[in-house]
Amino acid sequence: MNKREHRFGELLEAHHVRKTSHRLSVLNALSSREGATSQPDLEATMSPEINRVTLYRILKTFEEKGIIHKVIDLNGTANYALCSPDCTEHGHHDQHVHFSCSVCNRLYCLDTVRIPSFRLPNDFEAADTYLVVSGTCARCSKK
Amino acid sequence: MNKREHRFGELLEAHHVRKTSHRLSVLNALSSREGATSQPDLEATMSPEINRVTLYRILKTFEEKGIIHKVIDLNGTANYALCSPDCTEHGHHDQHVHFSCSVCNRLYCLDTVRIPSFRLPNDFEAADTYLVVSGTCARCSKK
DNA sequence: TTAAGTGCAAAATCTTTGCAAATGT
DNA sequence: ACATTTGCAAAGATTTTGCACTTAA
Repeated sequence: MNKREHRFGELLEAHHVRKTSHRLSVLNALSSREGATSQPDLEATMSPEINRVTLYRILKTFEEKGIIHKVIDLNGTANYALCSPDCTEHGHHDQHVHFSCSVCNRLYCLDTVRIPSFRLPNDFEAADTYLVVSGTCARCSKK
Repeated sequence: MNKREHRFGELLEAHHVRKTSHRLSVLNALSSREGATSQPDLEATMSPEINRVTLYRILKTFEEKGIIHKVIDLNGTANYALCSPDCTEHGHHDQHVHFSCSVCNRLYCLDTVRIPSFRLPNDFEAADTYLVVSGTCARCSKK
């Protein structure tokens, strides 16, 4: 077991989730991508080793336990990314800008770009803010 | 034909879309709601007068012609709202904040709240920005 | 008259559920 | 040993497609 796998093993233990080979594969796949990975993408990558239904369940469990978070992109497709260490099962901290490239379809988590603050009308109480920018990413704009 | 219907008739003509009674009903339904209306909501409202499939097609046409715009909420559900006059088939101008109430599920278009500007990393080119705030809306926070 | 819109049936997807077998602790 | 996880089949839900009939212009 290499270092990365070991790290993921500990991650699962820390969240009280059983350490199975499928779950480790999913964590590996997610961590090897830049930004978030779409459900269809992930499905294609893991297939046929991991059953489609099992993947749904793994992602659901991970999300509930605060191991990954889900970002819905502008097409309504679910994308997943590993959480930062301060996510818990009680709440995700995902207050950064997402960038959805319309050329390559990558979804980036721009951790360095914070969502600027703004005022809501009276009596509107914000719990979470999601900001998605669509356009052309650095990789694609250089081609 | 009352004033509102007349207005919608002209709206359809202006976008080179045929004026049918179903299309007028959909426009009426959309305009009678505050903010955007979800596809399932709309389906329930129009049923059984308008067939489910027809509704899909009407919404698709309206979106393509720049009559309505689609906002995907945090659950990945499509919501629709009438466009402001400066939307065309070449691009929607929807640069305001959306608010998704987790209590009543209403999706508000907060036209008065502009999306603040922020800088993207080098070589990322923004085309559109979508900002959705979830939380409790004014109506629900007062109860 | 004729091109576009509509309803119905059916296909194609996407997501969830039930249950028996396999696996982790 | 025992609770959890997994695969498979099947149910549900959502969205798209094909085709005959109807309607707007």
